[in-house]
Amino acid sequence: MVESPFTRNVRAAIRAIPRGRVATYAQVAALAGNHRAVRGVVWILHSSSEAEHLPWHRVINSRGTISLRRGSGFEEQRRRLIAEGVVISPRGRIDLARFGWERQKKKSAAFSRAAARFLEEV
DNA sequence: CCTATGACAGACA
DNA sequence: GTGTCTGCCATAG
Repeated sequence: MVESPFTRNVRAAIRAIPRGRVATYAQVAALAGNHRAVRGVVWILHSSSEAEHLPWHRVINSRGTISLRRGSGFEEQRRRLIAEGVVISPRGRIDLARFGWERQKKKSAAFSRAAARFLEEV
């Protein structure tokens, strides 16, 4: 199968998430060039995170929680994140303000520049 | 072309 | 906080 630019960008974006930080699906989609392709990101993670050796555990949902279900990767993702120093509350929440990649609640000029730079490299 | 799937996001009651 | 609904998209068959 031919890798679409989007797929490549998504994988690159995921690989670019710093250790000890997390990114949301939406954030990855945005970096990949299409902020609305969240479902596409989901599909890619679901289908090839393993084969591509992606740091998939650094991708969580916008609520700051792990989307995987218990028994289906949840434990492993939590374990990996904790191993990287990410703090997860007893209720399973991760403070995006502290561990989110480019911690920001809105768009920042810095983030936009980073995204642009990123897309050029890919 | 059409339908189903998938680890979502955001708005709203 | 919860539950529901809609929007959106890449990919596979």
